[in-house]
Amino acid sequence: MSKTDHLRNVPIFTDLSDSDLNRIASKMVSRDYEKGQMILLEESTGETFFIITSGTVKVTRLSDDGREVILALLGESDFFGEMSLLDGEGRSANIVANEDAEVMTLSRRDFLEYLETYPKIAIALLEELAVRLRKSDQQIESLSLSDSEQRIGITLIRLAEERGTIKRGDVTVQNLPYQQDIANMAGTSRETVSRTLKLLEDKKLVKRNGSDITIFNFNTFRQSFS
Amino acid sequence: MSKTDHLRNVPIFTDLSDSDLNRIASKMVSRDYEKGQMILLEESTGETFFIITSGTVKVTRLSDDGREVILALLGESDFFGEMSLLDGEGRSANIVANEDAEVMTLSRRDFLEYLETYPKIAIALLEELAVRLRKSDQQIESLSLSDSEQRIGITLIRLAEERGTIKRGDVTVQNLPYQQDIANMAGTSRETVSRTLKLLEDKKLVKRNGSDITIFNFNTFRQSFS
DNA sequence: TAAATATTGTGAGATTCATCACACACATTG
DNA sequence: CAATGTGTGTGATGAATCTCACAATATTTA
Repeated sequence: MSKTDHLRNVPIFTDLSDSDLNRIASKMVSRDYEKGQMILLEESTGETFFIITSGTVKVTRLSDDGREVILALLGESDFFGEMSLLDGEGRSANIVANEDAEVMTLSRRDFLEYLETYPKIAIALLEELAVRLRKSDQQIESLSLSDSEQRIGITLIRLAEERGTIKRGDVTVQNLPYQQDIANMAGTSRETVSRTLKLLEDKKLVKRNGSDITIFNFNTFRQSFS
Repeated sequence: MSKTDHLRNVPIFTDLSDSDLNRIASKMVSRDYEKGQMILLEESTGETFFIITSGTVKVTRLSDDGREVILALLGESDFFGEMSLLDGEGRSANIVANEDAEVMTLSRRDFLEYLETYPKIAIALLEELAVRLRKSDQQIESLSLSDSEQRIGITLIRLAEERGTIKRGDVTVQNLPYQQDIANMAGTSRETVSRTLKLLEDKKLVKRNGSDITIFNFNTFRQSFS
């Protein structure tokens, strides 16, 4: 797949013509990261915009004592790094390759130039940030009001919506993240995730199969957890 | 203060010329709300962009059993309503007048038109959303990792940064919100807020005076809570 | 000013969940 | 295959904090 083809799949670039996409693609540089490798470190100043072309990355914040919060898991055609380009603040999160990943990068200068040149990019980016803000607000609500079972259920829903496959109302997520990562997404402990997954299985709401999980009656499931 | 003067203070309009501001101001309509009145209801579709010209409003999400999460307190020159205009989703939060408030409104059509016409508005709005997203991420972290004392401390810091007055390193916030509201901002219970404020006072970190609170040595305080 | 209402303070018990400590399962490697 | 590593399951315990109940202030209203 060419650089241009990758760009076409990125929501903020979809409205552009092929020649515009080509021009932008020519400015982008590819980089590879191995699983576990740090892509962006908290506190460094952001000078680069990234688009994922393959693999997945996780966006995290770390406490001084090493505990981790996972803010998002990003995959192909997702992008990151725009925040500190926009508001000039230092980075507020770490980005780590969750599995081997390939990205395309754009420099701060080029990114900001395109924003000014193509209002459509700016508007599409606004939409994307609005969506993310909405998700953040939901997460704040669930962290504030829900117990651990609810929060884990909601985390499963997020995962299912992002990478699940539907089959007759049931949704299967293959390759569920490790329980520790689910815990860091749900704001709870690894042990509680273990116990809760078992509980959900006992209630016949989900079925596990190795590292896959099937959520039965996804719509009902979603309703009962939000 | 004229409509145009109000607009000048709004971050996303600051780069515009007086004549542009006047043009926009002419399209805006004023509305008044009494304390406690609902301005926007969750689930309704957003058709309006709002700028606060006086008073304060709170942005909340409610659970079915009536518990409330306060996502933000907004005051003069802050704006809201842009989210559902941007991504077309229904509203995800309620907005209530926290005290008598006056706002200026802009229709969806005009708002989107200005976004396209003035790229500077779009870019300034991007900056603002980036700042909000950053705050949300911080709050997710603190809800996930911190105990109630920390979260309440962080909530005081947010309040101090938004409406405090500095005096020799100490910051005073007048008219602290009710403990119930602080609890809803910090994701804890009203009783815990009561006990924790007393604790912070015992530790000589803050001093309360009626509904005012002074945080001693604000920079130190901030560091020890984040 | 008294009464009514709203907000805050505080003790005690109930509850959720994090933590610790291991056992178990499974895969990988020498 | 033994041995080691990595992820998961599970009981026991304790700490944090929610909840309930009511007392004590503060503020508003009649």
